Parts: sequence; structure tokens; C-alpha cells
Amino acid sequence: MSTRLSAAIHEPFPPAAALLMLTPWSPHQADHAGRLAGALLHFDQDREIYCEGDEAGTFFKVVSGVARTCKFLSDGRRQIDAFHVTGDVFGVEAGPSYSLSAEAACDCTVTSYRRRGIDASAFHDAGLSRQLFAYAMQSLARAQDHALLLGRKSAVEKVAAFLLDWAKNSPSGQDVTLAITRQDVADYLGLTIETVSRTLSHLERQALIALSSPRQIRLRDLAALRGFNA
Amino acid sequence: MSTRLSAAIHEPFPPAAALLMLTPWSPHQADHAGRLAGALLHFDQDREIYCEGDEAGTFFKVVSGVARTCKFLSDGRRQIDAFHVTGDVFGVEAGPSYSLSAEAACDCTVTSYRRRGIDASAFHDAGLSRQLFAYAMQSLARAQDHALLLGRKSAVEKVAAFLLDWAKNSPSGQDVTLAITRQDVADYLGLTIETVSRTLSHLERQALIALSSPRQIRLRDLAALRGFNA
DNA sequence: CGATTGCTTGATACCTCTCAACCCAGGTGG
DNA sequence: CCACCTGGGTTGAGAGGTATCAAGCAATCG
Repeated sequence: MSTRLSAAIHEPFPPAAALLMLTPWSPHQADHAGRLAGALLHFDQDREIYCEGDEAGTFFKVVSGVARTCKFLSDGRRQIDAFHVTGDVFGVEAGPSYSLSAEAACDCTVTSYRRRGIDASAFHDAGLSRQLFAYAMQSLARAQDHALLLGRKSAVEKVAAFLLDWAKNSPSGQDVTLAITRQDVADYLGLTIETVSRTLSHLERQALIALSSPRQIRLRDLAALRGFNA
Repeated sequence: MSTRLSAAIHEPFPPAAALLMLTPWSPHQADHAGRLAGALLHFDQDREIYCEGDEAGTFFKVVSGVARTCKFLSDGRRQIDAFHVTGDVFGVEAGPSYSLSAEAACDCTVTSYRRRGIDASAFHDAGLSRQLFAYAMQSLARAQDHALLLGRKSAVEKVAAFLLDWAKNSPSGQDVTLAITRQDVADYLGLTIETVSRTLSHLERQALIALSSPRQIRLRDLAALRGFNA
């Protein structure tokens, strides 16, 4: 999915972590300091949350649903950069404006945080600055993996990677419940909706997955799916 | 080209810059503090500088030549993430190990810096932490643009974008002198070497560029080239 | 119900890859 | 001096993967 700022909170503190990966940080903590008022916002599917180039005065955390961040070409072609699920933070910028657009991939509730609070805190707080750096580097690592996928993988490899990625969040580790459309999957993988559909059907025919409904996918052969990548 | 940590040094300080984009930072400054010994290293073309997964105890700045950072699939397919030219910093990590491999794209001299120094400084110095954050976010923005290119652009659009990108560094703004092979260009754009070659020939036939030699490219119609993107 | 949305499937086109030959410049050594 | 080799680049013919265009299906919703 996306880079998760808050994910670190749930993980044990790494024993010999690098200096630059220190205490986890969460907007919640900032809430307590009273600096970052969090407004709860709801967006219907496909509603724009913000647009590339807008002044980046706010960042967001997903409360429920899925948000997507993406870029567009002038003729409408779209590349989705990441999906953001519950707990994920998105819209954090270093510059003055958003470098991506953000939209609700399905009905979606988010908390918004005023950036000024973070900026001000980070100005004094080296720890917070380090958190932001770690967050950015984590996003960067994801973006680099994504580039490898987009530039060098075939359709099957892309879809397999996508499924495995989403399955990691499921309790069983082999069930994927998609809250997003085929179009979103396609625009994330750099494919068309038809190719995504065909590839899923193909994988089902091979008995590598089972589609109980279009949005409910069971990974029946994790080893084989992993084999598509490396 | 790549994200440049030091590029900011040469640019006027933005008047109303966001809080998170403060004073430029350069390894040189750190040198003066005596914390980051800079060793000068030379790499012949295609020599490995470091490998994905290696312990990231060092980062680098290009003195001359071009370095590339990239990822590989198990069967050898390669995706180049970025090229780094004189002045560019690469190999900065938040985690314990490198997320990419780095190699000399041509004969290449780099300065190496011990990471410990930076880590230690950043621990106390909020300003340095902010610099690192800004650096990471700039890299992230480049990676996102790259993903759009890889996922959604055609071969001509990719090549045109590549040429325009490199021409920005040339004094005239319309001459590109490549120090890298067609294979590197291809692996950066997610194409094959033949497609890159054919596309360049195609652009030359259209009189949009002139190839005085394979490595010496003149952009004859910037407007038309820009038109390929948007 | 009819309309809409999301998804699947088929036929065909086309873009890029693959495989192969060839060119050119530079270096090496007989 | 030239034959030879090598690395980098170009070009061609054909194959193949994905896109495009189009039709149809199922579920949902007014």
C-alpha cells in the first residue's frame, strides 16, 4: 500500500536502529500538544481531496476507506502513485505545494492536520525532523520499487506483485478484499483495465487465485505468485 | 538528472520558503567540522559502487563523471532510478542498508562520507534534519515523476522527456552531451536499447533533434519536444 | 423495471521487444 | 600497415504483449 508513518508505532523499537530512525511519531501525539487541530472530513468516491500544485497547508491521515495519490498527463492519462488505507498519512510536503493529487478511491474519511503545527514543531524538534526524514525515505523506497515494477515487469508480474502486496495487510495473509476499482488497479500498475481483468482471469484459470467476487480474491498459491517476481 | 542536495547552494534563498526548506546544506560544511572525512574514490565504467542491501555506512558525492542508482530483477532486468552528475549526492539512507545499487555509468570520481558523522549531527541539529528531509522529499518528487513516465508515457514521450531533462543542465539549454550508453538510457526509460535508438533516429528524421555523433545531441525544436509531454 | 456502474471477454491493431545483421571507431598485435 | 577484435550504435524483419474498440453480463439503484 502506501508508506505508513504510523505503522512504526505498532512495531517493536528496533534494537540497534540507525540513528536516523528514532522514536516513532504520530499525529496523535501532536494532537495532545494541541498544535494540530484534526478536522474529520468525508469524501465520496472519486472526490478530489487536493490537487497537484495546490498550496500544501494541510496533510491527512486516513480514518477509513482508501485514498489515492496520483499524477495526470494533460490528455487524462493517470498514474497512481500510492493507495492510502486506514492509518496511513499522506499529503506531507517539504515544498510549498502538493506534488501529487489526492482523491478518494472509495468513500473515505480522513483527518486533516494543519501543516503549520508540524513545521513549527520540526523547527525546534530534531526528533520530529528525523521522523519526517524517515517517513520521506520510506516513501522514496516504495516509489523506487514501484518504478521497477512499472518499467520492467510484465502484466502478470505486476498483478502478482499487487496481490501479494495487498495480501500482507489481510489477517490470513492470503485474502485480498479490494475496496478499489479495476481502473484504480490498472492506473497503479501502468496497465489498462482490460489487461488487469484478463490477467486476473488468467491467474484464476491457473488456480493460483480464486475470485469469489470481483473484489474478493483469495491467493491459493502464494509460492507460485511470488515466483512471478524474484 | 538526480536529486541534488547541493544544488540549493547555488540558488538564491527563496523569499517565503516553507519552514521545512531552510538553509542549504553541503557535505563541504560538514568537512569543516571535521566530522565527515571525505575520501576520493575512482570507479571505472560499470564498476559497482555499492550494492542494494549492503550496509549503508557511507554516502557519496559525484566529483566527476556520472553514477547511476538502480534495481535489478533476479533475471537481470534492470531499472535505473537516477543518474547522478557532478555535485549530486547519492547513497543517503534512513535505514541500515542501501535500497538501491550504485554503479559508475562512465569513469567516475566520487567523494565518500561516513554516515556516522551525519547521523550524529542530525541527532542534535534540527536544521540538518530538515535538510535531510528536504533532500528526501526532492528525491521523492523525482521518483514520482519518473513513475508517471514509466507507467504512462510512450517511447517518444519518454525519450523527449529525457532529452529535455538533460538539456536543462547544458549551458545553451539545447545541447545534450551524453556520457552514458544507450543501454543506460534504455534502462532508465523502461525501454530497450533498440527502441531508444530508433526513437532518436525518428526524432532526427523529423528534424526535432540533430545527432552530430551518437553522444552529441542537439535539440532543434524545443517546443515540439515539449509538446510530446504536456 | 430501465439505467448505471463495474467488470469480463472477444477481435483486432499497434507499439515495443526480440533476434539478427551490419556499421563504425578505436585499440591491438602480427 | 593492416587484419582483427571489441564495444557501442543503428537498422530491419518478425513476433508478441498489451492497448483499443466493442459487445455483453451482473449487481445496484433510482
